[in-house]
Amino acid sequence: MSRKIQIYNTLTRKKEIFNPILENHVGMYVCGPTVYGDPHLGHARPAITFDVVFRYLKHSGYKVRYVRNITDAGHLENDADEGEDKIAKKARLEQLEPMEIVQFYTISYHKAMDALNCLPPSIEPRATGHIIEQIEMVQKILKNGFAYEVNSSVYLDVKKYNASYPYGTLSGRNIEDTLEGTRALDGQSEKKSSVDFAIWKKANPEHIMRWDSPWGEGFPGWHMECSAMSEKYLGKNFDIHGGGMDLVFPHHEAEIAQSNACNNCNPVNYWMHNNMITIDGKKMGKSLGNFINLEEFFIGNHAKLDRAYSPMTIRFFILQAQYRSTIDFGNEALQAAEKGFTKLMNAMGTLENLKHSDHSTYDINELEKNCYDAMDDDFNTPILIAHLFDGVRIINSVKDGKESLTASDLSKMQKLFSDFVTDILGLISAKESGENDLTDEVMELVLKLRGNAKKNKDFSTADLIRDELEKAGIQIKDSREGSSWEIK
RNA sequence: GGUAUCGUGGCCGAGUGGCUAGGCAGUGGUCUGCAACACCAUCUACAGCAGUUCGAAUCUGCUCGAUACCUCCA
Repeated sequence: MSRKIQIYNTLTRKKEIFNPILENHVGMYVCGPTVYGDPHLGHARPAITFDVVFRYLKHSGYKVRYVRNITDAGHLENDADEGEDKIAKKARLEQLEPMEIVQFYTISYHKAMDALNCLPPSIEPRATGHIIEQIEMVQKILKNGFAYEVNSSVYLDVKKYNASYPYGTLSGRNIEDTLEGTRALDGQSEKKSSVDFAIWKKANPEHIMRWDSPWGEGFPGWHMECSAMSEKYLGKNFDIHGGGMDLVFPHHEAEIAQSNACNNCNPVNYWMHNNMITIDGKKMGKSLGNFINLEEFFIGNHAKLDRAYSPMTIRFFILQAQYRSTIDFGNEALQAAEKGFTKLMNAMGTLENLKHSDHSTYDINELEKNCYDAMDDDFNTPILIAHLFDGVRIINSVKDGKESLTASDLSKMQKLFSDFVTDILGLISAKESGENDLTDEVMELVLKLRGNAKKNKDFSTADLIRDELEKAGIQIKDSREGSSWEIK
């Protein structure tokens, strides 16, 4: 491969040239959703971010195994005072089986990801399907002397671990600071130190989800699943681990510790973290009351939303920001994104029927280089999109006869847009998904009738047709060559 | 309090030590039966203060502000 992809590595806090462990192959693990609630905007960002990474690596010729887990064993609830397993709590609330909840929300997650045109990962393992692997890992860590059992729970001994491996390198902390930052706590804890974390937890009687283990009935600690499943499918040391920035500490830090403690091997070469989505400048969260789920976006049913926004508008909006920046959602910004997206998609359509000429007034190779450079620079999609809009201007100008492209340049341009817009950014027009032959035929007839009316200077009929179609969500566009239509 | 990230024009968002990113909105044109689309031109900018430099929005320091995480509670 002649091109070099640079990835910002959270571990080193700088951009590094990406070199896979195995030539032409990439192993990538991304933290997936906890399926205990509706898929929301917070799920969309990492899914889209790493979907584009997945697509671009594949486009660049790598064979990629993309693993994204489904957390169905349940993590702790942040704001829980009861200390119940997230999933068990929801189950009790709704009088359902835990796995019924999990099934329901897994399906709705998949539907939302599909709507956002995120490719399914290569493997989508579930935590509950890998209890044995997690128990085995806990046993190895115990055997290696980096954990201890207390009262049927097992904790990772972070101080002991830190003597052999540096703890806190990913999040830029050290144990002393962490201990300092922990305010005077009880002393009642069964843990040796407040920095220790559970890798296996005893289940209290009210716990519905529980498994037998060498330490009694319980469930895996909340960081175990990712360590166990990433090792199982990608190996002890793999290329890329992704997730939201909020997971850097403690989740990913714990994963590193667990893997080292178990395998004496640093698990991940490149750590990638997408930034948060904010609403009115604040992180979106249930407790803040600014929580918008994806369904509400698609339908427009939320107090914060002026109207509905299509999945592709959301996708485009997210891609207009670099993945390491926060994105603030607002109606004005969303509507701007929607317009920009429509402009891009219209140009895609125009490009299909463009006429070539005997010389070019524009350098396609330069544009292509700019596009690759943008993506190679830590997947800089906003820069890529800016360059694509350069192409859009050219496409429209060629149509107007103000610029020209040779046949070979034109087909290059078509390939460029197909590669970058459709395959890499994963943007598809609403028309593509909602169109059928019958609609085409009917619209052809309608446009013919309107054309006749215009010829007869019957503009009131022509305008009536246009206005009514507009109400139905179809935009008529007149040009010298005739009229065309598109679904808005 | 600790750690990290960040503060760019009406809105959203890139970016580099010197050469107007881009999208949306605004303004003026061209096109058009009118409109939409499109094209051309154009107006708003780099939180504040000090320093380094021939030159800084880009480097350094300080100030102010914003956001995230700080782990055991099951």
